[in-house]
Amino acid sequence: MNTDSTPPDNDFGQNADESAYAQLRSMLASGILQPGAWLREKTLAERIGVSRTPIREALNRLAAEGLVEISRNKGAQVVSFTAGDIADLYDVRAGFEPHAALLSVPRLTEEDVERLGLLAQQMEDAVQAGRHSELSALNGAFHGIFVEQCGNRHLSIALRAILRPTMVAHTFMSYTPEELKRSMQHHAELVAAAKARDGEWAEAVMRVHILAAKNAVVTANSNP
Amino acid sequence: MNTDSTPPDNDFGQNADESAYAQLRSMLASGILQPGAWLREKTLAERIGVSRTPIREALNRLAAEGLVEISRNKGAQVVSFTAGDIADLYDVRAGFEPHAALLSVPRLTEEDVERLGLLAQQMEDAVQAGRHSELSALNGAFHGIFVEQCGNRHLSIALRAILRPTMVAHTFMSYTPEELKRSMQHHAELVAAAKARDGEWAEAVMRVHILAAKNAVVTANSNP
DNA sequence: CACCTTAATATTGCATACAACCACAATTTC
DNA sequence: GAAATTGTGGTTGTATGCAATATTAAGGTG
Repeated sequence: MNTDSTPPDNDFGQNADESAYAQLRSMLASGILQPGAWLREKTLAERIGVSRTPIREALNRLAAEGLVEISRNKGAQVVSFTAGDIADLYDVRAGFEPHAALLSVPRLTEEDVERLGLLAQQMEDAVQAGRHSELSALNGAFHGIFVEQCGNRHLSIALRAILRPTMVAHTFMSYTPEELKRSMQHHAELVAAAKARDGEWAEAVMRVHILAAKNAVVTANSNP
Repeated sequence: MNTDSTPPDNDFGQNADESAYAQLRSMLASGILQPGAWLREKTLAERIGVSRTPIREALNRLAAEGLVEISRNKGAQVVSFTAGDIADLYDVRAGFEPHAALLSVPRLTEEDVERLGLLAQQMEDAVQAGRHSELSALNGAFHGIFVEQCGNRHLSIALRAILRPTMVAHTFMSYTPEELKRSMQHHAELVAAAKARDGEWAEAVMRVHILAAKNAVVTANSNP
């Protein structure tokens, strides 16, 4: 029943539900859907090639995750953060993400470390090639590894909630070349700390990384 | 279309959607739905007096909030935490929640403080009357005030995610009378600190409160 | 008797139809 | 001419039907 207009655009998942969620999320991360933009159920359904039902489920999920906002009978729109919101975001991350790094690094598997290295490299490549819109998703995956492996289920949940908004804030867009370079160096150093299985080192680097990021974003937004 | 079997059981919200969510959540908080229990869409739909659609939306929302777990093609069940999970939960709360108290207390309105006092009183009354099943919801509302008013949107979101599981863990059930009394005293002292608009005091009491709660829950689960 | 196969049943996944609602514009009324 | 009102197009909210999948039970086979 969905084989008419387009061959199901491209399949992120096998189920309509997962597919809708994955594609919407990817659109949010890449910036195709700008903050404040309306997300019309019918439009999205046609674009993704499923009915409105899985779209609604995906939107609800994204709303629960804080990536979109739903107004009753009006629809969903991409969240848009104020500069203050984003500063707050980094405050919370500075408080808790280093701790997650401390906990997770000794627990990382070989594959985790390998994946961290790969992601860091991919971000580096994206910067070189000027494909900055890819950075949000890659960075989310990178930090996600520390968050997921910290061994405290609830800390993971809380940090996941904190990390997700960065995906739609497109913070990298406002970095200067120098700040970008510094951020990439931090990633490389986090990989090194992970390779060395040195949790304290990772914790320290993570704190530096986040405070530097906060500065980059705050200064960019305060003097336009 | 729902006026046949029962006069809509009792209306928590005006919309089917909100109503389903509110009622399910209330059932979870009160313990009517035990951890591990299956949540059948059809059964719930009939019980609440709406169709399966709003039930599904509510279940998805609850799943995103971590109160139920959905297995594809199998259905949803109430989350059940291990003793270790619950200990982890209190570790995270001990880290985050005192800070939220510090931030929120100076920002509380008169009504907020009044409401805190009322909730503390209601919990006291519930303890006296032995209606322990009501405590989870009341306690969630009490702590929720500090969380919501902390002024940092993202800290609120993260703490909301942390606070919710306590609602289904029914931790008060395992408190000794002495521990219950102590917990109630902490609540009263939090109200006092809020009245005095002393954030640091509230922060300190909150830390005490959570660490004591952790001890109560951990010792109860470790020697059965 | 144990084990595999197969049929029946229950439950979820998804699509679709219709109703309720909102926003905005054209029209009427003062 | 301004304000209130009604109409209309579009969007979301909810119910329902059918298809797909999992679970259970029964039956057959080694």
